[in-house]
Formats: sequence, C-alpha cells, structure tokens
Amino acid sequence: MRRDIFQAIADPTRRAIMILIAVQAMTPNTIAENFHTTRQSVSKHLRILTECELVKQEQQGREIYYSLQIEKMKEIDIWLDQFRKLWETRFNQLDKVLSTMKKQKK
Amino acid sequence: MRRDIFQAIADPTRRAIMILIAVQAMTPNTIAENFHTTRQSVSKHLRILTECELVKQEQQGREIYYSLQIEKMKEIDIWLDQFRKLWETRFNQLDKVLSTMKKQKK
DNA sequence: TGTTTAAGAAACCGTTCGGTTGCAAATATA
DNA sequence: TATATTTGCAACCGAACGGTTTCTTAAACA
Repeated sequence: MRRDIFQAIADPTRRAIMILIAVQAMTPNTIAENFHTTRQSVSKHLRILTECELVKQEQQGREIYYSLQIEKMKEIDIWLDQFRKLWETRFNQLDKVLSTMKKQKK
Repeated sequence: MRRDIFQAIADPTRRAIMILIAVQAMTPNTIAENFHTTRQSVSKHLRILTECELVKQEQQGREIYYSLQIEKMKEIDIWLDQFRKLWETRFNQLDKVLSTMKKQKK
C-alpha cells in the first residue's frame, strides 16, 4: 500500500484527471462526467492522488473540490534532472553529434 | 500488455536500473549483481524498458550490453511542460488578481 | 568435441491494480 | 422531519504485475 508519485502518474486516467483539475478545481461528480467512467472509480483515483499529496481537497458544503498540488510535480522534475544533465552534455560532444548525423542519414 | 513510458518508470527497481545504465552500458548479470535480485528478474525489467524504447541493446559476443536511450526521457519532460507552465505563471497570478480587483473597484 | 557461461522464453504463484456494486455518513431541500 | 444529493468506504472480481523456477539457445573455451 506504499503510495509513490511515480506509481500515481502511471495510470492514464489519473494523468487525465491531473490535467483536468490543474487549471480549475472540480468535484468528483464533475470529473467523472468529463470521462467515460463512474464516480466511484474517479473517487478511488483521487484517493491515490491525495495519498501522495498530488491533489488537495477543499470542502464546500456537501461538495468537495479537488485541485492539483502543482508544487509536488517538481519532484518528478528533480528526478528527471539527473538525466537531463546527461542528455545535455551528450549533445555538446562533437563525436556524439556526428554519430547522430550518421543515424539520420540512414 | 500495452507498454507505456509512465508505467515503465513506476517501478523503483526499473528506475534504479535506468540510473545505473545511464552512464555506462551493462550486461544483465552485472546489473543484477548491483542489486539484490536475480538475473531473470532484471531480464524481465529490461524487456519492459526495451519495449517502450527506454533502453537499447548491443550484442558483443554472447554478452548483451544494455544502455539508456536518453532521448526517450524527453517525452516525460514534454509531458511535465504543461504543468511547468502553470507553476511558473503562478507567480504572475497575484498580479492578475490585483488588476482584476482594481477593475472591479472601478 | 564436450563443457561452461550468458541470456531469453515459458510456466507458475502470490500480490496488487482498476473497476463495479452496495452501503453508510453528511449536507441540502421540501 | 422526511427526502434527495454528494461523497467516501468496504467487499468483490478479473486482469496485470513482479519474482522464481525451469528449459532452451548461442557463444566462448578446454
């Protein structure tokens, strides 16, 4: 039951939900209407996203508005950073550039 | 059996393998020695990583050297871009709110 | 040639995942 | 107060996942 941010973004439905509520907070019912799935299914996804702090909720009467906790996304960015350094320095090497040109010729 | 780059990086062992072979190409046996797992398990992970083109292999005799196909990582970077725009423009949001309040005052 | 070594493929097993169904709690409304 | 609405939670089910075991193929080497 160990929730992980990388496991959270592995599911395509969850990624779609994230994009949907990134701009505007939404209730589970409204989110479900935007996809072809049930409310309960969305609720489960939201629970997983909440568990790894990718999403925050705001109660308003009997409705709960969910929105993306965008700061958390930086964790992925940080992880990606170690590879970004590699692909940037790789392109600065002349021989690598030449071998890339060779490939493109094919 | 649909392989997806986001599903591929969901597993912590696979992420560790990716970092390991990002700098230097390695054989499945050598990779397995670096973790506390079997060669067959690593082989399975490498198969998944190969299927979504995150890894490339180079045969050398009876040994197969695996290395990270770092260009593929940019796909994650591109996906992250749409959120990056949001968290960067969030700094400017305060200005927008203030100008809107000004308008409403008029 | 026979043996050793490196690796992939297939079968199996326990666990987890995603979805559905049914139910309970809390709030709004008549 | 009684009813309808919004939501979360638990139980269940089929599929996929991660790991192990076993078998086969291919190359190196005596």
